[in-house]
Amino acid sequence: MLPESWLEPEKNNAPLIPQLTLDCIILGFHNNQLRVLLLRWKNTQEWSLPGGPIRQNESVNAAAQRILQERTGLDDIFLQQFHVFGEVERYSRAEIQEKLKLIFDPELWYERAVSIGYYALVDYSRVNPTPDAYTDECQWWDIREIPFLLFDHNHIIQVALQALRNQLSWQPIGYNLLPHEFTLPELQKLYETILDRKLDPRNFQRKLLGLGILERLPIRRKGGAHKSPYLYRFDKAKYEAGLKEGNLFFI
Amino acid sequence: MLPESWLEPEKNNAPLIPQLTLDCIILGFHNNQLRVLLLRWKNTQEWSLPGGPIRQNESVNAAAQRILQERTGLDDIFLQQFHVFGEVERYSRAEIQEKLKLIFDPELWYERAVSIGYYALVDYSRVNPTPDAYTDECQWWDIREIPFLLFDHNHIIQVALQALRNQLSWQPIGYNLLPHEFTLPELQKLYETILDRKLDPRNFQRKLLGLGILERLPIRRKGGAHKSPYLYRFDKAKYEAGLKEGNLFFI
DNA sequence: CCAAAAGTGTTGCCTCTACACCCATGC
DNA sequence: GCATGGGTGTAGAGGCAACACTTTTGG
Repeated sequence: MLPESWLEPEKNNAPLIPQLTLDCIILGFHNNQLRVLLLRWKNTQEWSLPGGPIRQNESVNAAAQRILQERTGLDDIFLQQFHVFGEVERYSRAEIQEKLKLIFDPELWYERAVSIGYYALVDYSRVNPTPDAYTDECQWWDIREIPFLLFDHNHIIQVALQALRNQLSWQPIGYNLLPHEFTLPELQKLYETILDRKLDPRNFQRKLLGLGILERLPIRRKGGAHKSPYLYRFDKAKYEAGLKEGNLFFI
Repeated sequence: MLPESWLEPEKNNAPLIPQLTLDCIILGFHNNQLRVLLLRWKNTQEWSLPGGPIRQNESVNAAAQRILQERTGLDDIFLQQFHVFGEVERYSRAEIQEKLKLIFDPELWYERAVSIGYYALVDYSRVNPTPDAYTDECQWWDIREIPFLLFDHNHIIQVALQALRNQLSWQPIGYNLLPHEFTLPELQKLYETILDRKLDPRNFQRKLLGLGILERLPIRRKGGAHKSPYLYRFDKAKYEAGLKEGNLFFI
């Protein structure tokens, strides 16, 4: 039975804040799919989000960065607090209780916890998915094919996606989800996936280029069996300046 | 020295979640001023936001409603989670430490806490400001004249106001901040105060009435020394339908 | 009668959307 | 050479901001 060791995690004796955890929705984009990183608990077929408790000597944001670093190998990731899940009985549905009993010792664990939800946007190609001490497997799942998860994690993912769609109006999130160099059709497909609707390519290009934060590179991407698209990258300085002034609307 | 009693609040023995608190920015609108409710600690001149710990048997949202009810006498208030303040050293600035030493016994209290920030929008005229067991006074302050507060509460207020301005684009917040019946000039002044800029009265009326959620009453407000304005009220059904469909933009 | 606030329409600009054809590439 | 996806311009509609005068009221 696992979570007792959360009380003293290996390799770090810093005590933990009790009854407070965080959950991370780590999102990547690959093959025109929005994907989320999930963990499979040891010796079970049960999946859940990465997450865990917060140490007394780290900020909540730092705890989220740490969990992300441990599961993906990446530092300095885009992270966004989006909601606090503070219901008293977050996992009281009978079918969840059944599953939890198989994994956890209720004595040790059935204490209420408040969880802070973060979503992270990462470059899929740079992630090295790594399970933790309690899980056998760490894997990407297409956001449309997520299985029934432990705890209230299916709900948490839905709330995160809604927050992400909202954020898309204020901030070009492709910056975080795509590799440094990408094509406009790739960026458009990312937007279409998140918003779950088709966009007109002419209008899309006009709008995105109009933000003035993309730089067209003097090369094209070869290798597709078709006309080769231009490569672009974000102009970091202009992107950040635009963010500060709140000029990067989309809708 | 006070906060030891937070460990067992009077009139309720439900145990508390340790190291987790919430802070409420309670906002009202009066005399063309946006005002926030602050508390003055017993036998001091030090002010802070209402807030406190969460009980084991209540949800975080319910705790916020409870705190609000206790300070204002109002039930069923518009409340919005807006940020989690999770730094390790939230009150480490020297000038704050000095003040805190005068009020609290450091032995009992200098434990780290994570705080969940809520803002509440209330009808000023219905509020009955009530101090709690640790404070002498509960009073409205003009948002532009807030004194130096305990803890990191000045910072929390700034973050709340920014979140409120964002929310204004998506949701007509006058619904919560004004009495049931109000005039369009009053509503406009509320918007001008929150956004901190002048708006054109013709454009403002067109836009707000265009949302289709206001109902003009067959009476005017008498008593001003000038032309009497029409009274309006929100059409609750249309307001809520519009919210669901996300049609109530402002910007 | 005067001062102060409330109420109201129009115009130009700019932004958004809708829409279709040619081009480049690898096979 | 052909199938596939990439790249591009224009026209119409709708929304937004700028703008000033008349009406009402109490004093």
